[in-house]
Amino acid sequence: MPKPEVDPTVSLDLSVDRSSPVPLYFQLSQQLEAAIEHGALTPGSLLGNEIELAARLGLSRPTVRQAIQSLVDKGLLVRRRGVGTQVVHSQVKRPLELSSLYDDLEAAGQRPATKVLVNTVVPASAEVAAALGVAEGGDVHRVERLRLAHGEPMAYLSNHLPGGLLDLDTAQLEATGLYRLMRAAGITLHSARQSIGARAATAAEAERLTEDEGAPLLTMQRTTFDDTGRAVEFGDHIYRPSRYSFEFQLLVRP
Amino acid sequence: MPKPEVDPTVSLDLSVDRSSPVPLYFQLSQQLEAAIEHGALTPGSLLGNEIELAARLGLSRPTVRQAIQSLVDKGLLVRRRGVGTQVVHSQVKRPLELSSLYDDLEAAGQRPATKVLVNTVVPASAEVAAALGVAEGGDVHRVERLRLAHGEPMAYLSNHLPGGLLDLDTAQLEATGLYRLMRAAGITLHSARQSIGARAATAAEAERLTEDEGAPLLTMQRTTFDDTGRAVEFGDHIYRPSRYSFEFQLLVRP
DNA sequence: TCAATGTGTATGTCCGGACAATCGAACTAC
DNA sequence: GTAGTTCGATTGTCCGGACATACACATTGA
Repeated sequence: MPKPEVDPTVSLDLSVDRSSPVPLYFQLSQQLEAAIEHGALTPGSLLGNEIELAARLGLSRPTVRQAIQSLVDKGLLVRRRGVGTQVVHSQVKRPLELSSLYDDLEAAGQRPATKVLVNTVVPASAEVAAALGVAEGGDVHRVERLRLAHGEPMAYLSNHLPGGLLDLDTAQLEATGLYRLMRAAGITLHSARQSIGARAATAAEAERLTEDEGAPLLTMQRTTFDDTGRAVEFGDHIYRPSRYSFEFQLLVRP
Repeated sequence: MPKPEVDPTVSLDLSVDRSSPVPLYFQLSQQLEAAIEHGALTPGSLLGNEIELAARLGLSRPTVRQAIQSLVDKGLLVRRRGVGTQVVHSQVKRPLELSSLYDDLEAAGQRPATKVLVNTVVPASAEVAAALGVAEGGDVHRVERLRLAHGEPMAYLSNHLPGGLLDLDTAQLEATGLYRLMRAAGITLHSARQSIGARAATAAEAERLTEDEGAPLLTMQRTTFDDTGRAVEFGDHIYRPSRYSFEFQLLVRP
């Protein structure tokens, strides 16, 4: 065994502001996360025991535990009884999130643009009604958009939303993403059920995406739910696989 | 507003066994989850306030909160201040999990089979070394498998594992899935970073999967980490999209 | 009629303490 | 030397309480 596995306990300067409206455990977890991201806490290093940490910060142990637990849930820390809490060895990227294509592209400096092709209200088809949990034939919004990056077509986005949920302005849809509009309308996104597959492009799809007929396409169907569990969006999207792939992280729930 | 939104409070019989080694909060969360799954707690119904629930069970409020919180994390319950805790409206399927193709197929009654094509130890290529966090040129296991369902090829699975982590027996690999073997060896899987894309089949890939050259394929690359954050597996898989698609649920972290 | 205000209720946050379970290492006995 | 034991350290679980905060609803006022 050539590896001694030292993993020394690291001490760093933490502090909380009791006059802030931000919860104490959240302040602490943010500082710890920043320290990990920043490299002050290196992978494998021990965090020091909770009791001493609580005493050093003038906090109670439950508060410190709550902060640590949130980072464990994110996959940044590992706790082991009798050992301590240590930073995971791997360079974890972003944890899984309900990704917004627009925001993803913007964050990557891809200068996204959107061309709204359809923006109307239609009666719900059987498939859409089932996905959204509304009556078949009832009014639903239908939006079809072409998403471009650097002026090149990247994805064709077809979405259906329950009627009366949201005012969908074409100009706004071209200026930002659908999720951002929904959030701005007071809808709290909560979870989504996704299905990702692949198939060959039809002639119509190929033309829209400037691909050849039969070219491989990446497909994604998604139903998004708000915090009350109601379906708020059903999307059927196709992507050019040369321009886009899905990247995400999964956590195991033991 | 035609919807009255009644959502009556539901009361059901819960009980905990204090002599059991199973934690009290876990007993409670399991019973609540079972009640939701079973239909005793219908979507939208209120759970009754925590204080009264704790008193009814002879538990403290923190314990009850811990049980409820775990179900909120799973996306089964929603809490709102001043309102209460209610069951989400949607019919949530399984929450996201580190899916095992073998187990998925078996659960779906697809009678999976595996044909091991390669099972050796090789020096790590640059790509594999980077993904697994080992030295380039160091020993790594290399496994290539063809996964069949109903006798039809479904996926071609190429995996690399750090050397010395596990004994990989070909017979065992053909009898079960890789993840199950790793778990049986005492490895606790924790998280995985995935990338899903699509591309056209090469001639060699097409032959292995009985597809045509140029046919669309679904691709997945995955690095899996154990509970200490060490990479324990790197996979590069291709699937026949007519036979398989990825289904999973994402939760939003606010 | 409609808006502003109050009030009750439920969850959110935080505290201090107690004991149990588990891990690792030092120690002991053979 | 090796196997088993003990022991300290650390997290896991649970308790009872206190105050803060946000939401829904009723009341009040213009």
